[in-house]
Amino acid sequence: MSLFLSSYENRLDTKGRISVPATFRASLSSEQFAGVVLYRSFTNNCIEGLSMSRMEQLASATDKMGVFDGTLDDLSAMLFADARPLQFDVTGRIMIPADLLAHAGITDRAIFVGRGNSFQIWNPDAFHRMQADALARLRTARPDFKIA
Amino acid sequence: MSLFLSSYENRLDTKGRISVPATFRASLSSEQFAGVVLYRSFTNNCIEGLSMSRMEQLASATDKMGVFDGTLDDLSAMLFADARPLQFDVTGRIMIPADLLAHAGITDRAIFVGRGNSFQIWNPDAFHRMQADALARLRTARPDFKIA
DNA sequence: ACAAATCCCATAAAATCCCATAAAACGATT
DNA sequence: AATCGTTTTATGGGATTTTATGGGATTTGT
Repeated sequence: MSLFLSSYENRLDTKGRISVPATFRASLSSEQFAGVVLYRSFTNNCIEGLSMSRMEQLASATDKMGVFDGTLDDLSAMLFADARPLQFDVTGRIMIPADLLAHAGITDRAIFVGRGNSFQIWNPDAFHRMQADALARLRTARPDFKIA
Repeated sequence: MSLFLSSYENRLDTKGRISVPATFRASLSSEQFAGVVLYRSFTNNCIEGLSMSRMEQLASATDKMGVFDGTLDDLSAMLFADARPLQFDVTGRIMIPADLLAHAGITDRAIFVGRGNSFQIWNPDAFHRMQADALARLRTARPDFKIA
């Protein structure tokens, strides 16, 4: 399973292309599909990103659970309808569809944010605001919060 | 599980590289990822360090089909977005990203501090101040505290 | 035919590799 | 305990490679 860590800010060029960070591409290198799957986040003004194999995993997971669960059914319907498979070009770039860019408020710069098994693409300013808020909430909830 | 003990002060060279102490590298030698994962401490002006396997452990802990779960957002936002996987070069050095250095107030020297299953990287002066303060607090809390 | 997407090449900056060296740690021998 | 020789470690810097980015040319779809 590919692990996405860290954050990388890159530019969109005049044609709308943007480089997927080399480290993300490296963790996707074992995939058959040389690219990523993107869809609009349900909860944030950002774009969600996955590997194709992770997408397939979600498909089989919702298959089992979703039959009697209306909410989950809606979510997975949204998810799969919205999902865009995007192949890398030779230099490792993708073209993010205009509606996804609009949803995330991205124009000329975007930040790829690692989320473990997935990643997100944000407007850099919006992301930094959200991250500051998240840290503040964590500190309030658990002032002594530590990982290791 | 890798064990990090003792403290080692090293220099950053003009390219920003710094040697990870040989003993730390030795305790990471069984890892498949030849390097460390660094992130900004939530509580101190220092950098936290982990092995990649420990990071993967945390990833699988937060993996509950996270696409449909908002409760993990704050935690994973901080943890994975901030975590930098850094591979050792041939001589055992890493390049600590500029924002981590800024967070810890590190310029030309840094001290690696063992913490058991993890370690920290500090500005040497800041670390010694912190250590002195910690000692002072211990003495106040326990007036009969003695040092050998 | 036209717009959009893709292929192809170029380039500057950054990261990495590779080699060298001096200092420190270590070990064996006396 | 002291000395000497060997190995390891930290550090420096030149050379090479990778990466992100730009833009022209070609192809594709409608």
